[in-house]
Amino acid sequence: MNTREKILDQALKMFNERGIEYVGLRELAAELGIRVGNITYYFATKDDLVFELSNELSQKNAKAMVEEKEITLLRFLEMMKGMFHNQLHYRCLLLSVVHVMRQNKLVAAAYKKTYGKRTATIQVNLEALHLSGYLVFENEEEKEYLLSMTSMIGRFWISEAAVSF
Amino acid sequence: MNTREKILDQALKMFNERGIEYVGLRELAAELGIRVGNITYYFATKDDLVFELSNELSQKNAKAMVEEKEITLLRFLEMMKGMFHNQLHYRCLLLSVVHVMRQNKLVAAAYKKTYGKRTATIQVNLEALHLSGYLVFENEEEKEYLLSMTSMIGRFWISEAAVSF
DNA sequence: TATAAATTTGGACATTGTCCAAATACCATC
DNA sequence: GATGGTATTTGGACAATGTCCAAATTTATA
Repeated sequence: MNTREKILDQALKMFNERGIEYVGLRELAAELGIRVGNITYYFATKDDLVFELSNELSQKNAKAMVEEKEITLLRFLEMMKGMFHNQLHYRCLLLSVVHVMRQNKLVAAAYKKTYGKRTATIQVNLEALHLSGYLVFENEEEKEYLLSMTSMIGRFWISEAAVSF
Repeated sequence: MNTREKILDQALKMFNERGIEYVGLRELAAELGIRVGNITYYFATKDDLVFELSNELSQKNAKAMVEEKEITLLRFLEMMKGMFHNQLHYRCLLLSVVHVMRQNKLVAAAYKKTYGKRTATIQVNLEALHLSGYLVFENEEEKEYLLSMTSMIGRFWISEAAVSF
């Protein structure tokens, strides 16, 4: 594992434990036994470091959630489970969604794009589930509702847990 | 309006616009035409300032949401609307719920207490609505579900909007 | 081995929240 | 109106933060 990977690894670990905003670069460097300037050699700014982590999450989620024409409810739930697992692994990002997206323009732009794609994928799968009889909707509204609920819960279940427990 | 009130007023305004973490005390002081030390005279730490704002929100919410034995659906929704209105007015707090609660032990403790009371109040009102026939539940689970959904949406609807739009 | 490139260091910089002694403003009492 | 005590405000110091860069060191290449 090279220095760059070591930094990403340790950063994720510490960010998850104590929150992105509360982990200083000097602390991170100290934990790695290197100097601060060495981190900025690989990541010019802290935002760039966070951006890279958010990219990792996006990639993993893209792998977890794919469009399938012939899908079962079990398969769909397994996909969702895969995404939840990824989110837990990168929970520092989701615990500060709003904060990160307000500060980090890079992440905000990428998130918007990725999120649109992800929602579309979920929608396709929900429709497939509908067609194959796994899901029964009374009307179009109910489908819309399920979709928006799914994405809201998908985004904030970790925050809800962090605040509640 | 005395200095203390002026500080709270301007702080809320700037926090709402740009986020609690991104408004510096020097900036806030400059906007008010006073020095930083003057702010720390009234609020020893920035956390204390945020804590005071969170208290204001709690108080207003307590006024908005009260227990009523004979309640109509309209009245219940008006209460919820009142709470949503307050949350919008103090949106800086809700946009950083997790962040604030992790950093600010005072707010975290107060929130836990207030939140428990609020949930209980909503529960009582939901039960009253149930008894008077306004709400029909198939079983106890459905009621639990409505309650937890209500509180999750109540907490994160602003964040969801901020991230989505 | 000599040279170029990649990596790492150590320290400077402006900015942040916090803190405090001194200066000023305010107000009741004589 | 003058005096003394309290409340408020100032101005500057402090440590910690993210960012930046020239110089030193290591690594790879010819």
